[in-house]
Amino acid sequence: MEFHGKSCGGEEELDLRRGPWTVDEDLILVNYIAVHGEGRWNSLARCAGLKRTGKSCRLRWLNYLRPDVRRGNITPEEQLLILELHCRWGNRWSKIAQHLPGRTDNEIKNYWRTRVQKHAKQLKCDVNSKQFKDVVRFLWIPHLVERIRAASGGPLPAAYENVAVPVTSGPPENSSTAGSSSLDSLGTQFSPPAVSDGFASGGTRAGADNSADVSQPCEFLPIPDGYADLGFPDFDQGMWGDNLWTVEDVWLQQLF
DNA sequence: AATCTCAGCAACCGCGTTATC
DNA sequence: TGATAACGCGGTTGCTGAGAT
Repeated sequence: MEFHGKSCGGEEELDLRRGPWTVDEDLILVNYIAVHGEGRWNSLARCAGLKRTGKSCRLRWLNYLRPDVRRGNITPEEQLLILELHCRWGNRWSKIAQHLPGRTDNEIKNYWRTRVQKHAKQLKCDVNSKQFKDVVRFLWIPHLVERIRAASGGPLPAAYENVAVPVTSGPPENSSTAGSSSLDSLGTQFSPPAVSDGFASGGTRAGADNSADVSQPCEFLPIPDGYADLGFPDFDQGMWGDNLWTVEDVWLQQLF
């Protein structure tokens, strides 16, 4: 690729590049930031000789080139946090990402859209529906906690206990408190910084914030009897069989 | 082997907020 | 105090590779 090597502050570059970044561009951006630091992205793009918008440079740096960025392999712990925090805050990806060190809002957003929404689709319910949230809380999250316990090979960390209970026994708590009990303890357990202050601070994007569903704890139904006896779909591998079961099945089983 | 389909992901876009002049 | 540039966020698009047909 060719660069025009314009001096910093020179005339406008009209033929901006778009699309995937090349190795050369990455190197230029990384080297420039190593020397001059980040920020002032528009002038940075010009001064570095990149035929990109400042926006594009910022995005590339934050989502890909930053040295502390982690990509791929969302761990069960991270999945758990994402589920919990999304339950609290909704699509506040940046806020959620703050509690997953090294993860970007873009990656979490992609994870949600590709993995989580896929499960909702397979269950024939909306990802924001109460039904799906119940499935997440009473099946998915306990399942993740069990996986974490199995992987650690030891007893379940105290922070998870309330979450894991529903899998093997009946409802441990009133639904009115269910939404926050495990959340706070989880947040302080493995995710620096702690999320326990999330509600109060509740950063907003004024006007765009659907505060009705992000500023309050989730409300969950009591765990249905017999829920724990249901087989687990494989959330992680996305192998919920097409005919395995549906949310309707869950509630019908509860009724009859 | 060729084609099709779809999941995953990187990047872009629009818009609201914040900072600076 | 208003204008505007810069920043940051969330939604969306489009490319790519893997699996299915």
